[in-house]
Amino acid sequence: MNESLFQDDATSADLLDRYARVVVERGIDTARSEEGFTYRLSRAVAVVSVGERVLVPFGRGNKPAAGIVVELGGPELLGDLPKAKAKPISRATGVRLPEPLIELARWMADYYVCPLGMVLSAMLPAAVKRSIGRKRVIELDFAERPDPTDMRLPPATRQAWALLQAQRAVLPAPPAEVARRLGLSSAATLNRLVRLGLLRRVERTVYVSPPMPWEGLEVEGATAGEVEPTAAQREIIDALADGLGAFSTHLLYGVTGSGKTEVYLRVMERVLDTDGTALMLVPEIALTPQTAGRVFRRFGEDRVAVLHSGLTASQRTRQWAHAASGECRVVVGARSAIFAPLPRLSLIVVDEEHAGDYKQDQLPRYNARDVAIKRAQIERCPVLLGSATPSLESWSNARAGRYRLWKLKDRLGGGRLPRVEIVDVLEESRARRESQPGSRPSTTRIRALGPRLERALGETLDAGGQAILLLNRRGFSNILACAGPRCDWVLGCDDCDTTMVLHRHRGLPAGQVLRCHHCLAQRLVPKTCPVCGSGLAAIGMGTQRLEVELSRTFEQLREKDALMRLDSDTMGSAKDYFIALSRFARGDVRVLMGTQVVSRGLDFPNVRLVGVVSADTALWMPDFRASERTFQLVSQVAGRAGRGTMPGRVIVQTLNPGQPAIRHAATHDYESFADEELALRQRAGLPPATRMARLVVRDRERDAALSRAAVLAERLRAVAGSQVRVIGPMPAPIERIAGMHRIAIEMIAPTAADLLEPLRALRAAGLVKSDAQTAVDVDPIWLM
DNA sequence: GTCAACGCGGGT
DNA sequence: CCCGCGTTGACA
Repeated sequence: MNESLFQDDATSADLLDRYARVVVERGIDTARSEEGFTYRLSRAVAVVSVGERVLVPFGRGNKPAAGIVVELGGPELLGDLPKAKAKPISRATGVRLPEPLIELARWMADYYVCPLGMVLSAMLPAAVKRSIGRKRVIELDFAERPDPTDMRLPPATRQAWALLQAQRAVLPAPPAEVARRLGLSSAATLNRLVRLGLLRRVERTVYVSPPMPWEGLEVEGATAGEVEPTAAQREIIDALADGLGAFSTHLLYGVTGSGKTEVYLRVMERVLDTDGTALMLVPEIALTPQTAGRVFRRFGEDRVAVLHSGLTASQRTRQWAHAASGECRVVVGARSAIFAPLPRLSLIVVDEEHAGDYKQDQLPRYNARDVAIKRAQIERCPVLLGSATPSLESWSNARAGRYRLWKLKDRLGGGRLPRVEIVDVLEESRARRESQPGSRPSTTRIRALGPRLERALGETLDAGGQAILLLNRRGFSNILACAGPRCDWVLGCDDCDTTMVLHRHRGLPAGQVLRCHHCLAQRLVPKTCPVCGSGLAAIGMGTQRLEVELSRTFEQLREKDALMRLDSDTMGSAKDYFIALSRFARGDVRVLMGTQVVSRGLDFPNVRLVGVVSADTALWMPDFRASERTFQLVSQVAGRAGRGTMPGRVIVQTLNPGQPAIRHAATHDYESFADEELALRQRAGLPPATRMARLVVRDRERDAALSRAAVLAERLRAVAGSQVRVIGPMPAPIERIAGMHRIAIEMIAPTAADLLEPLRALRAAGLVKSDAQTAVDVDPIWLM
């Protein structure tokens, strides 16, 4: 084929008179650019479909920019643009988003007040965009109509041809490999066969990537084997299966260990009996080898793709391509897997639907759980949300009849939910002081474990059991303060309105360092107070300090690996996490301690004790969801105990034993908690009784941020109806992060439509834009 | 997002 | 009168 014949030029391009609307992957958000720009197709780039990722000349200098084709058509796409001004598409990239995702992107751009180009860009993994791990290879195959009869072949070529006829399965393959497998010294004779028209060269895309992170790790849990569903499970499975082919939303509220995953897998099996595909979302950290392994065993590795942050770029490209291929029937993945390019999507499962991980905290600020519901609506399929502690949003939707509610109230196999003991930390220390009148409080070292938890841990270890300890605070100590008698100096971050956290680090030189958890700044630890010169005291208990205390207190834990700390400081990669879990599963690790990650979906039968070192860490937060988060955290971690045949014990240390969140979590009474909390939100006019959007104006200068926020709030009030409350501007709870002042405006309205209307109006007028200076967060989950 | 054109203030 | 820099708006 002579390429120059098909080079793009004005005449050949005009012949086509076909055009494409292309949305470039940029933060362009003006009224005119909303639906992209019109480019013309040329003979060189004639076969494009909607969803295709293309390169187009863009801006001054016609620099190549990537974009997605969102519409195809004739000259009507030009609008009032003269034909000559429509530039040609440079080339297709070979990556395509399925059409339903284009519709989804349009909805997201509108709902989350975000440029369409940004949404489309977020739908494609960076690795896919950069084609990492994707290779084009030339292979040999039999020609369409090989006809050797009237040809006189040289003896060597004839022999090669005969060998190929005898081993037809060798093709298609790269020339060098064919030569090797036929025992030929070189590919020269094969090339001759190509020239004679007996073989042809075909180009194929292949994906090369290293082994997946869980390969070679054996992790078996209590529910690894295949089991017959119970009657309760069966009812849900059948109802979901009957509803395939139409949109519906289901909430599965099932206590920890009640067999929610088995329900998901069974419904997915039913999907695979049709020719459909299924998507299962799990929070990032819950995507363990256990979870993945269970899906692989059920459906076979060839039919499953896994997408999460622990993959290398090339693995991700490969998994994404597999998802798009049609061979793959099931995708399991974290938040962004909601954009998996599965064809014929027939079911979406969102496990642990309450998890905050589903909310993206960068543009576009979407919640994958809510996007899942929208995608299901577009794809006309059921969506199943599951949790032992549903978000109040989903619970109230189910209560109102908008979702179908299913309950699994019992643990599988007659297992009992563990007994939860609440320990009042103040009461306990008072009692101890009274029993030891000689000890002075000032010399008492800060202790993480009270007598009851410490004794229980000792007993568990002596009895050969395993334990999980939760402390939701990283580092050694979160406050470094002056120990002087009349000084209240506390070490804060220079660029943020927070304290810096003391960390111990190994490596060289080993020692301590201060870190800001918001801007990631680091600094050396001062020896004395810069104000009064007194010594300094580390106040507060973090996971590192707990680790030290545990190995001091328990001799058994001083053995290598007996104590494992799991938090984002010890988990460099997904593989580290998987290794940690597999050691815990094998029993080498006796005590697993750490932050939230230890509360998630872990299923190990020998865990007989769960300890919550402090249930109060989330309660202090200036956030109306503080109570809900506390309930979820305590319930979820409590659910890790007693999953085998041995009964489990849970000890929760708290300063607020009367808190409803803690009380109800201790009695495993989600429904009472949810209904009480819902009533409170109703009275306060807070979500989910209402809907919220939050705008945060950022600027290096405090005054600039304040005045821009004031203007924005005023404009919002001017266009918003009376049913919309506009609150603020007010400084964000952490006003300064990384040197940027942050001024917030909150909007509260009865419905999402009420909320979006004023935002749409200002956006169309170019007065609101979600960018680096202003964050628009619809349905925020964090108010920091 | 990126780039160039534009407009303004201060220096030449 | 020119230069530099911050602002503005187009981008097919």
